[in-house]
Amino acid sequence: MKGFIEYILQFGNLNQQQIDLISRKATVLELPKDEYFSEAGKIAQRVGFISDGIIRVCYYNNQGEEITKYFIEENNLVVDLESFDNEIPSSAYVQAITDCKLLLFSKKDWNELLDTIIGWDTIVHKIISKALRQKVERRSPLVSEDATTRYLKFLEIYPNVVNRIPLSYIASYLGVTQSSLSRIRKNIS
Amino acid sequence: MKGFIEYILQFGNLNQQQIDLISRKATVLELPKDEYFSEAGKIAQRVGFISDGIIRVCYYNNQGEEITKYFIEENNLVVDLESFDNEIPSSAYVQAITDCKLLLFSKKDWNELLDTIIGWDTIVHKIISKALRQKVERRSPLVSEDATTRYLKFLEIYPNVVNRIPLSYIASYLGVTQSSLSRIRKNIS
DNA sequence: GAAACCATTTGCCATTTGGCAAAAAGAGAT
DNA sequence: ATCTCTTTTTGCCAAATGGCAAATGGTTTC
Repeated sequence: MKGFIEYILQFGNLNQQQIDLISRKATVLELPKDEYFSEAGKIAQRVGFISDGIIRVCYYNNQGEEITKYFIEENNLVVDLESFDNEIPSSAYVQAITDCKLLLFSKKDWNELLDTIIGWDTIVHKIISKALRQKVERRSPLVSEDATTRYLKFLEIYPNVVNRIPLSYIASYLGVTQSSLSRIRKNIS
Repeated sequence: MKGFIEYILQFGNLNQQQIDLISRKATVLELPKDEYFSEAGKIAQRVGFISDGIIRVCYYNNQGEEITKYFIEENNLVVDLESFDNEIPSSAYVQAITDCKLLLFSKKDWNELLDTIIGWDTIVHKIISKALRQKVERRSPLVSEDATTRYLKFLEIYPNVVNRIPLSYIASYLGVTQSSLSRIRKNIS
């Protein structure tokens, strides 16, 4: 909970009463490795804050290949925005790829907080807009680089992820095959 | 101006008085082909709405190659968000790639409207968050596809752009060389 | 129309990456 | 330690893409 409070206070000020109000709505969710936080086809109903573990967002492309769109590390919000906001079925799976500990907010509670706490909506907007910008900034440059450069960029962006998850997830994030990535890794060292 | 009003009313309601207030702050900018709307190294000071023409956002990567990050077509907002919001120098060039007609808002006026018009901030947040989501959704899938598929996706996403701009911009958007793209195009037809 | 200036296509070959299958290396469970 | 299951590395060859330079095609200017 402490990490979450610190996180939100980076984006704006809240008094102790407001913080308590928010805290009281949070529940703890332990999500074991490989389980889903939300699934394609379903309407996202909750917002999470990862206090421990790594989550990925992935989908299946037209060839049936599983593509990892991005990773989300500790101390970040996780929510399938498009689905959550517009109440439409999601097109992606949000999956724990290590054992995870989350703070959880139901959609009802989340909206209640938005209506109740003055300034909370601004904070949420800032958080979400920063997260979206970050996704663009991280994924976009991969398009124009060769596989080795892409892997190096991955290492820069997610320095704490590489040793905790299977190589195949990284390969699908970078758009290379697992064997190519394995060779790339050999060449680098 | 009519297009702009229609555009913003998609995201929320405003009364005539509010619409007038917004309209009065807009000025018209004609941006000839190849000129910049905002530049890398400078702090973005304005928000535009493209009523006619195509703009691209591009930057130079470590190898000095010019990379097109995305295109923005008619009836969309154009603003270098990161720079505009945080008042930091931009890392990208925003360039007209056809002759453009824009509605222009200065930062001062834009902020004044945000403070004055109730509900305008919510509309702006919705617009921006949708635009950011769209950027992620459009660019992200390119990473994991081969060059031909990427070009086909480009055609789907920007059906009205392909014949109005140089091939080299499309190539740099897709992360392929211009000659490869030329060959791909031949193979498709 | 000729000249000059672009953008686009093509040829040739080198390099990168993919596809597939087998081998090797790790990680539990008993 | 052994067996089993999963992940990672390798080998082999085919396919895709890049790099470079020349040729072609299109526009504008005079």
